[in-house]
Amino acid sequence: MSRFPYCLCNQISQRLKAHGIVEQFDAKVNGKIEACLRLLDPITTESGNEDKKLNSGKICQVIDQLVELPMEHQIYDIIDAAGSCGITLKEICERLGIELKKSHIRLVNLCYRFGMKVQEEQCLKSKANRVWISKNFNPEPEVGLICKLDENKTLNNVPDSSKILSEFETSTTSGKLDDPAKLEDRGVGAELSCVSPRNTESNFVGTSADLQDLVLDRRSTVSHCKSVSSSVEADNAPSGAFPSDMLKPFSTGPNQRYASLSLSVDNTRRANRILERLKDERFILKSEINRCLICFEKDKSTKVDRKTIDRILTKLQEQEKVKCITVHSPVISEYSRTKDCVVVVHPSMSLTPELFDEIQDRIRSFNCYIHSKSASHQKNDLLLPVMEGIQKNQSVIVPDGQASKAEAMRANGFVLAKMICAKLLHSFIWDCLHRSTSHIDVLSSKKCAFEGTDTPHSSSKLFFLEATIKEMPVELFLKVVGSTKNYEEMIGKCKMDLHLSDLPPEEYKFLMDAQATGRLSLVIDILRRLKVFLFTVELNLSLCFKLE
DNA sequence: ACCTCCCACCCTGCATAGAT
DNA sequence: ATCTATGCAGGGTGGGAGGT
Repeated sequence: MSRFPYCLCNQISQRLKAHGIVEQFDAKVNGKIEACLRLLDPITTESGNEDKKLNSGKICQVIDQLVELPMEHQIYDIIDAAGSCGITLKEICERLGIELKKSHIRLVNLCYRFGMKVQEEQCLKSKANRVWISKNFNPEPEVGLICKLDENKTLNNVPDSSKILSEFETSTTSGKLDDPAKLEDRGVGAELSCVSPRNTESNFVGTSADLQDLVLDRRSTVSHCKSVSSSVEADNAPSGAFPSDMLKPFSTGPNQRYASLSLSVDNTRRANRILERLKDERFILKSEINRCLICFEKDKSTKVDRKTIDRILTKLQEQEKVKCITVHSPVISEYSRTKDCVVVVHPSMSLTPELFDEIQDRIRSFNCYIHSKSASHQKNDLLLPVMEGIQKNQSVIVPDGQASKAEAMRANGFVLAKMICAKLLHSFIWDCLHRSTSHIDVLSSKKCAFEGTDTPHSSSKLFFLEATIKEMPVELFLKVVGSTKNYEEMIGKCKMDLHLSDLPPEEYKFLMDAQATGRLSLVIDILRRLKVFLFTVELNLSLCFKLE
């Protein structure tokens, strides 16, 4: 038998005292002073003028007070008193002084026997089940939208309490709520046996078709996982020409029991926002999602974590509502390196080179926006005019304190005009790939995947950028990238018709320092934006470009 | 009681832009 | 060249909840 809760005992005694049925007094019990209760005679406390009827009513009232209300009635009263706000199971347990863990089965059984509405909600770091009695329930529209379940599993529409119980039978695992045999007799046990316990959060009827089955049952989750991974390989995997990898679906790990867990209400709402945005835009950067959700939830005391977003995206991928791809982007300051960016696209979106180009432009402008924004915070400048569509380019030559260096570079032949540099570099690479010398064949490693097809890229050639740059003549390097090294020495190398690959490693490192790498990256980025290059990753994920 | 998972928070390292 | 501010990503941590 369970321990009678002290809190509940206190409540009852207070009630009895308030009604003048008992009084509290101190008595010596086993040598210790203890608070005791003394029963007052209800009849003798009343005036002798009262008629029998009144006395009879009072007696009934007293009996009502003396007879302890069933716990379930008290719970019902508490939920009823909570009105339209509802109350969490945790709060109920706190009020009654009972343990949530031990009473959970009893509570959920009760809620569904009385046809109450239960909704899971995120409370700080933990989840909580909030309950309403049906007449007080007024669902939040958005939540209603995103939590629709199969009609057959929608508790609101199922007056048959046996069915309701049968759903909870699965959630409580112990099967103590009702006789399982009865469920089998009614033929609902098999149907509902696959219902995830977390499905109980979603007993609302909504209208959104998009997220109808966001909450999955165990079987469907597993099957979706399989189908996602296979479709990724077969249908959605980008051809070698695309610089992307599909994000692998979330691994459920060794413990499958959590595989079926659905998203919480908060996360479902976040998923809804992502899907809404994806409707309007062809793709979204993961970083954008992060900022967007934080912006939406700025009223909340907590900020959505990136890993939470990862989980949401994984879930959406499992349900084939989105497709996550990793796009490798050239690092603006270092042409031979890439930075990965996860991009969310609609599953129906075909991954064309144009789309990747668009994504890379977005990544670039997003990074520009982020950093210019952070930089603007440092400045105290207030209202500056905004030039829409105009982006400030990196300055290659720092005028202050480096005039002499800039002069040295110009003396070595450095061309200030970026477009001229871009044209020079493009011409060089074009010549490289179309010459038939043996060392060039190594650069033009193989014909690109599009060759021979009827796509507009049929003349594309794949090449290793870093290797191609190393074949650059020193003279061209001095024009396009520039160097502050001694003019006479550089002229000597030019006259010898040396290439960068001919230089000793130390000298190459000196020429291709951080600044030079940045300047070269800038020129390469211009060519990429002009669609002259198509950035790609191929051949053991080496950094490659396609020359159009 | 223990384990696992979810979640938010924190720390660290890196990249970038602007100021000095 | 160095410093500062900002943002992002990866990894670690601890609290809470649910399952065994």
